Amino acid sequence: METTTTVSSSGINMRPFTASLPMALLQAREATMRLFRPMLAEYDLTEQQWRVLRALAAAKAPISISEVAKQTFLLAPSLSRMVVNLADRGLIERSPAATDQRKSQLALSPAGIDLVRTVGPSSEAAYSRIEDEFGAGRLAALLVELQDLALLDIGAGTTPANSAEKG
Amino acid sequence: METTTTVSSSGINMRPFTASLPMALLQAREATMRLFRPMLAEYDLTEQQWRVLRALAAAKAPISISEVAKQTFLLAPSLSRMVVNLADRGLIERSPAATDQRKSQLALSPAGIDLVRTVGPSSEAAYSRIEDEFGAGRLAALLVELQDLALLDIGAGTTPANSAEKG
DNA sequence: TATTGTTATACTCTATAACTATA
DNA sequence: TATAGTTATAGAGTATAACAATA
Repeated sequence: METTTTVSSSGINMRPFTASLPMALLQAREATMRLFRPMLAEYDLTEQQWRVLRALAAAKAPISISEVAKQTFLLAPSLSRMVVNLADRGLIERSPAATDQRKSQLALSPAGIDLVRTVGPSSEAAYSRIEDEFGAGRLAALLVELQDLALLDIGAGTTPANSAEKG
Repeated sequence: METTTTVSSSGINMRPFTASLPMALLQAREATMRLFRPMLAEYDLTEQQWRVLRALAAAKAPISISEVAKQTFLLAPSLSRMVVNLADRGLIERSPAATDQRKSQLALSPAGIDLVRTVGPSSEAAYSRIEDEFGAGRLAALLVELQDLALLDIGAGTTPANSAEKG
């Protein structure tokens, strides 16, 4: 298959900017986050904090900080401070792990569960809108493709492992 | 079509964390950026700076700062400082717009063109790896779906318009 | 010695508002 | 009055290293 490229005024022969995969992923994420952001702002949650709450809500049992870091793509130092913040706000609870004194186990507090339950319906409503406009089948298929792409995990030597959204 | 949900230990009935569209987009972006990041680090470029250079490389003529902001999903204050930085490094050039004294026109400098030309092949090599592993046809189809999703642009009332990647 | 998590530090980017200068 | 861009300011997150406690 031939790769489409364009030649700009600078004479650079390269994949068009808009056809760049990272750019397309960014744009798509931007478009969808526009629907979710007002909801999070209403509850004074950053996207990152929401990811932590979501990970805990999905967990079948309390999970360690490092496990949350892996699932949410957050670095340990960032997460460490978020955990303090969320615990201070009474949204999560931490307890020492029985088996390993170094580990903390994290779980949603009752207030955290309430919050996720409150935000949940708005989140699902946003999904419904996307499904209506984009097509539920297409959306489901897209999710499969995205998950497959993420699974490629083509080792890239140097792996900062993070920074999906710094700026 | 029925929506799959899971009930976690907290009893919250919600779309599984991994099946969340923003999360899937983030994971996919993370996976692909792992391939590109070492390349950018080598030239002391942040992802945002690279987006600016790419936008300028793709432009057929010098474009205004606000146009770059729109294309790169960067806010004016962030971009304003980046422009100073990139100009100081001699990678871009700014000139007053002939028609409107308020506007600056941005373009790659010869050094900037060189840089993009140098990085370009590594970038294309990364693409080739993705195409090989994921399938060129699948990748092309995925790009179309992502672009369509981004175009939905379902108005969401409050629109901070940005922050796709703060943290 | 290795691992879990915290603290320290520097930096980048987001986000809002206030400001300058053009239009 | 509105627009283009800058500056000011506050705050969140990234990233690396150094550290403490535990394994």
